[in-house]
Amino acid sequence: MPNRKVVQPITLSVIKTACSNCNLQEICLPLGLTHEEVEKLDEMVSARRRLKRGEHLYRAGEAFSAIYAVRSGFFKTDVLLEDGREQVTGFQMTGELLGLDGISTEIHSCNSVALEDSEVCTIPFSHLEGLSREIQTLQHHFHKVMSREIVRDHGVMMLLGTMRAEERLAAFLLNLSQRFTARGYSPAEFYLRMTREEIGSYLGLKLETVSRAFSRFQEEGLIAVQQKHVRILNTPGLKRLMNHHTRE
Amino acid sequence: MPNRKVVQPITLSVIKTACSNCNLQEICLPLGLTHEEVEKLDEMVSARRRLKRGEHLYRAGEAFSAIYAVRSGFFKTDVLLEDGREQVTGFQMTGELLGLDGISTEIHSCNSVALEDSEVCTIPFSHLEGLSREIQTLQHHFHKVMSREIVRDHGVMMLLGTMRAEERLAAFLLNLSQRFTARGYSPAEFYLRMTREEIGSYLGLKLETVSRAFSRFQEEGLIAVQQKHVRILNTPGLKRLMNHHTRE
DNA sequence: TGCACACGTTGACTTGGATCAAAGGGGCTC
DNA sequence: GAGCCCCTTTGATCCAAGTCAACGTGTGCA
Repeated sequence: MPNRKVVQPITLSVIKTACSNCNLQEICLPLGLTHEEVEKLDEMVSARRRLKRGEHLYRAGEAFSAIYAVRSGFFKTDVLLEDGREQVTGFQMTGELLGLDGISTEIHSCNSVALEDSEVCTIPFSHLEGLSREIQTLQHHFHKVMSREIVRDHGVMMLLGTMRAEERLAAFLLNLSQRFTARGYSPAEFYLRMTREEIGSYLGLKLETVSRAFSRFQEEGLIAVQQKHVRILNTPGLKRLMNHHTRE
Repeated sequence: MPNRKVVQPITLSVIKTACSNCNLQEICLPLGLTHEEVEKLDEMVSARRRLKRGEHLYRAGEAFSAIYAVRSGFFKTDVLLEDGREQVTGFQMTGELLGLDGISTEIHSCNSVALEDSEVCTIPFSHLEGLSREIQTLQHHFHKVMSREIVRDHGVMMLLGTMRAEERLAAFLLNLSQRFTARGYSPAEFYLRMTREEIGSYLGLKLETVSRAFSRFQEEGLIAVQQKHVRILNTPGLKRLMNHHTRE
């Protein structure tokens, strides 16, 4: 599946989104709100937007005005250096928020790209702040989401700063597994939506190194991989690999 | 100066802090607030706390209840892996906030250590959320601060994921310089408050590599270093080193 | 249906930074 | 103000991951 060129202009669906009918309430912004409060959220979440695989949700440098909740699909965010080097800063799945990077300067500081055909809910940020001033639970939950992002980033820094290639990949697979589980999917079997190069960029490795690590895991019976299809065969083994520094 | 053992119990000063008298208003939480609003902040910022060099402000695993603004001094935050590996996740100076990591789970996820004798203002988080619901400017500024932390973390991920040792050190020195400048200090001359090992941990390098990179910069006339004293002699040179990948 | 072409795997070789080791310098502490 | 300990520097060697290259493979479009 090659990256398609954008086939049609960005389609801003006018279909009203309704958090109150959404099956992602338990992992998305409405978490912990009463029924009445969720209905207030409904008014705020202005529209859904569909994106084709390869399409940008936003780009670094664009004005920030809203955050987005992934309704379906899969995204990556990345930052670019002038000389062309790319760092993938995260992969986002259903129920996760995108665009938090734009709040600080009101200009997006990274790119957000759909890795498969996807749909997001647009949440105008000024509305979110307004409603947060009314609904304490929403305010607190939003703060938790931002803080969770900071904690996640620290985890990635730990990974990039101290772990060896195979530890990094093990951590990555376990993290995906755990997030799929939270969404009701199999913890042990899933399709990767990103290329080896994107995984490598996220993990601070070259694609060849990622590929070799996959092969090694397979040889050792930890996983079964075929292209983008991954089956985890030995979760404890992967965990052990992640935490026990072989040297010293 | 060896790390002193804690000589005396934690001293919770009862001296009332007053944002309205503080010369850090322009870079700290009160940014953009009216005089009346800053006085409301005064009531909230409950107390200052003094820390000796080497003392922990909080530790991973402890209950979270407040965030802290650095009033004077210098801090590092770090995360530890079970096997003892450490990653320094940041260095905080005057006017910067500490403790944002604790919001998500209400348990701190990292350690915060004073790298010199320091003083912080304690801001009970529930009070901050309360006042944020009243004062829109404060709410928005707080969101910006959290978002800025996320953007900063992405920058570190880029550094750890794609840069070579000397690029990392150059980026680090330029970042310090810029932050000292924002605080009215010399952009070109400063004392490092952290060891080579701590710099290395932050940059994903070993202390020997950091030391060698310092020596190399000195040979090339980019900086003058003696122990913890650094003078930047050629800022554009450092910037060039940071952005222009030598290979390909 | 078949043919590109992007993606993935594997092998051979190189290299930047880690590791190991040893010696010098500064500033607390006694 | 002497001594010690930690921090830093520098050198020699090693190795994990990067680089370069060539060959499979699957899938989306003509």
